[in-house]
Amino acid sequence: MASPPDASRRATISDIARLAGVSKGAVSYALNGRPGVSDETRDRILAIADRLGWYPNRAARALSAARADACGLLLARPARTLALEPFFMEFIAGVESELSSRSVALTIQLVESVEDEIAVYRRWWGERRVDGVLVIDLRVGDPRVEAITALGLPAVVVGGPVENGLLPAVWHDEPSAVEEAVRYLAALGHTRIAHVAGVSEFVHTVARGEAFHAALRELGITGETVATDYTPERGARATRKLLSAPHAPTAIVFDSDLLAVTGLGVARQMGFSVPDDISIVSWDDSLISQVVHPPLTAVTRDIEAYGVAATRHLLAVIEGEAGDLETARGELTPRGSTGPVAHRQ
Amino acid sequence: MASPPDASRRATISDIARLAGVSKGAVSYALNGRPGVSDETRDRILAIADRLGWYPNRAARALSAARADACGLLLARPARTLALEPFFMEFIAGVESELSSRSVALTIQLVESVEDEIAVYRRWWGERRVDGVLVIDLRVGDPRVEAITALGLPAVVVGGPVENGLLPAVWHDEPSAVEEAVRYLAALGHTRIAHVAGVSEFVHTVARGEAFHAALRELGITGETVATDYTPERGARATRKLLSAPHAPTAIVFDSDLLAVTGLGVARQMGFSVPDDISIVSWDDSLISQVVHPPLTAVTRDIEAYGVAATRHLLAVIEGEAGDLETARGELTPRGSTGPVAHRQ
DNA sequence: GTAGGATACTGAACCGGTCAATCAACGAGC
DNA sequence: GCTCGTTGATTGACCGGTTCAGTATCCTAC
Repeated sequence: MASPPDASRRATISDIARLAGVSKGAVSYALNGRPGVSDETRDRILAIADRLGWYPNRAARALSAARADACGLLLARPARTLALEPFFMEFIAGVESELSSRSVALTIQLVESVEDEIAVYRRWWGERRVDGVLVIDLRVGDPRVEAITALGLPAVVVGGPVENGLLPAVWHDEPSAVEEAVRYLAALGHTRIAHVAGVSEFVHTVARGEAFHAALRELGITGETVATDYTPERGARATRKLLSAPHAPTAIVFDSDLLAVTGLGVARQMGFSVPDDISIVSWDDSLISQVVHPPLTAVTRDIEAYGVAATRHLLAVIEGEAGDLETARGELTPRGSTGPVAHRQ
Repeated sequence: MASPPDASRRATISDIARLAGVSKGAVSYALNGRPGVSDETRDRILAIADRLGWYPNRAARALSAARADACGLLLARPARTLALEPFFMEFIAGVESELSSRSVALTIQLVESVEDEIAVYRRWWGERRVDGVLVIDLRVGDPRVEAITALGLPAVVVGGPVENGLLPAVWHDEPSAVEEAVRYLAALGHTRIAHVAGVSEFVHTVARGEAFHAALRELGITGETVATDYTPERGARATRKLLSAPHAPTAIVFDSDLLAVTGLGVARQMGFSVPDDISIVSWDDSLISQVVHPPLTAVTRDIEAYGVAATRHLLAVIEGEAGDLETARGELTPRGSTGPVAHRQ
């Protein structure tokens, strides 16, 4: 068992070398499990290192290995939205579990805009603070892609293949899940279905929107997409507007669970009964969708696993690999917020 | 404007020195704004550094300065709970904004247990990966306090002064906010108030519980506290049990907004009307409490500012300061989930 | 008995900064 | 003309690891 290391001066390999009566180099070989030392010497060195409570100085190792042993994640959404979208924390949990098992650190920063984000990438890479980054919320014609490519910073884009294929990406099949949701609603008799979407600049928003309308066309159903900025305010307004229209939809698909819960609140406030008057489907499925009443029908996807997959891919990219990766698609989990369309409508 | 740096080989001060025709030392002085170089030379060096897109290698700087320029935050709750408690992301947002303005990085890791957490502290400090840490969810007789003290790792405990004063702490006055909530409910005529609490090992849970019962005693009201582990499952069970009792409470105070929203769902499912049959108060106030229907009466506190204060204090502690810091207390924000007690009760 | 090869280990350079010590050049003061 | 102090710059050690070239030692094979 390691004794508590001296707080004022932590042990270095030189200390170990002196105590073991060998050179720094030998200690380095021993501690890294590399050939070049006898078993007896190795054991002696390891015992001393353990006794001193030695840990490799990360800065020193990074300096000679030219490796930061850290990955970065920048979040360019307003703090309040971030806090409310369970997606991010679940995703981070996945990222983290994969990184920490390889003892790579995760460095996180919140930024205001895409421009700031690019500036931070530039700084991080210049400072060798990270070995690679995960890029989320890909936008149409995203300037980050070109900037990151120019820097030569290893990166994996989360959420949709990159248009020009400049950066490797990880995504999952959103269209088929959207289609599943729409087909389910159609089977319940709904013929007027609306879609309250997220930020329209995001690639995954566009993909879902297109898939939504493609599914509608195929089924001969009408419907519209309303864009929001993911905030509850805009989500509430969109829902209110939809439900106030002359031919109000009988079902609404929301792009996030926060939007869906907000929509549920608005519907209730307006006197609509869920699911009798209006059916609600949430895209993301977190516990929030399950604790409200009625619990929300949702497209369930394993976000943590998504984070794990993205991270694993990033580590491979840092090692020099390339290419895209598609993960498992989401699946519809029917719950109490969807039901057959009411006859009186 | 800096041109894109060469991806394969990033500039170092040696490169700059060569181009400027001066020594490494002179470049270092110039780039750090220290005396020892003439203004002309300084300008020339800065121009070259800018042209090369130079950033200081963090590892090199950390190695000689014995400073990591990073702070750490460990989260020892299950990923699913973390994702759902807006508290964490808001707190992180505050931490982050304070750190990034001083260009200090935030390193985050998720751990399974307090033992793992201590092990990571040991490793981080041994590796010089962080200059200090923020410790959250302080427990009664928390083993982390002693471990961190033994390591000599600078730390700030978030949420309550540490029993033996071993570590500096940041907290806010929870009792007075609890009292405010109870008094408000009492004024509305409630005489049976329950409290669905969080993890009973947490110091802030204990503090709230004590304040709750003190307030009840003072007002001559009866009530009980039910502990949970912050999960919706346990929260739902606690609410169900309370509402099924012969003399069910007419008001419930929940320790987190997730618990409160869950409780709202349970009440509704059981046919209780909110606030006519049962009033609900949420401790934390995030957008979740506002988007459900009815919106929840909540104790509002600026969590982001809390994160900012904690971080500022941590940076001071790293610089050698000590002492505790109390921040602003929360305030009750009445909304639709609380009302006068029904006469039929 | 010796050449050849593996094994165990040393010494020193190197990664990219910081910083104390040193030094040259120059102007001021006497 | 000489000393002294200041300014501007250099030199080299150092932080704590990694890694490579080189060396001493021992074992094996012929």
